[in-house]
Amino acid sequence: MMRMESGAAMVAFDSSLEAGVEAKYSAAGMTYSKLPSSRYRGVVPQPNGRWGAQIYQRQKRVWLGTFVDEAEAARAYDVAAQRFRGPGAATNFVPLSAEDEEGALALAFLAEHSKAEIVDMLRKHTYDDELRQSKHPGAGTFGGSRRRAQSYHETARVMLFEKAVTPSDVGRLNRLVIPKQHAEIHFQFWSGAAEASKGVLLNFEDAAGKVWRFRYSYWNSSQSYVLTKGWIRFVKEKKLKPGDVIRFWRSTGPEKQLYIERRDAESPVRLFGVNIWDGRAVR
DNA sequence: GTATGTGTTGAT
DNA sequence: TCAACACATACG
Repeated sequence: MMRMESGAAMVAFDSSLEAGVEAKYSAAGMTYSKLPSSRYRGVVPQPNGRWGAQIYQRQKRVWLGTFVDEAEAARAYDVAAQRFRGPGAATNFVPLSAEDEEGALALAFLAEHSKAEIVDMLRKHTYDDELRQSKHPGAGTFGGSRRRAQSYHETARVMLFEKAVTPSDVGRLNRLVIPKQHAEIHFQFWSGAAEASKGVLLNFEDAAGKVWRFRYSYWNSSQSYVLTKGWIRFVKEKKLKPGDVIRFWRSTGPEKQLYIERRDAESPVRLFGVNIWDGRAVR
């Protein structure tokens, strides 16, 4: 009795037995009604009719995001379960198998990413995209499949460029404009993909070693290269404000790992209450 | 306002 | 570990 019956049996429920699930539930004000419980492991109902996915790790809940489809939330749980607890973890649907090509690829993908990365992908609903993208050599990481190991501090890096963010970069547009000349020179490798399809997902590591993933794409409407999807989170966590300077780096090795950081607000040097140095880089 | 995700608790 | 429930607050 290790894992739930998965696959066909569960999928069969999808469109049937869904009659009175629409229990109304006026949120904050009150007027609570009973929420429909999910038949999937790790899936919880949300007041608005959506579904949340969560998994527990070390007596703590790890939120995996909210989803419109109950089954989608269940799949998110499955992904997390297999990353957190390994293949063989109890899942809602057919678990990944190293036997078939797809399963092996997915398992490898999971192994190559940290739990935090996987959770972030699930919450941003980019997991499928990134898994698919990982199958195309030359996508997110320059040097190829294997990376890992070397962190921010142990790797030789070169600064690519920096930019003082504009109000719109840190507003609610969820996008950072990459100055064209910098994009075409430093992100040249990915610019093609950025222009062609809907862009590529790039990984950046910050000074703390935290990995950030943004979509790098080209907007024809404004003829601009931009970082979207996930950018707003960076803005919030780093508390970026207009005028702050962010720097982009790249490892010098064959792997071309990318880095992003806010230039240390080398606090203005003040003397008797007067700024005599605003912290801007010399040269 | 609405959507998201946390605090908390009782049940497995 | 897990989900139910209530609700704070993040978000658009």
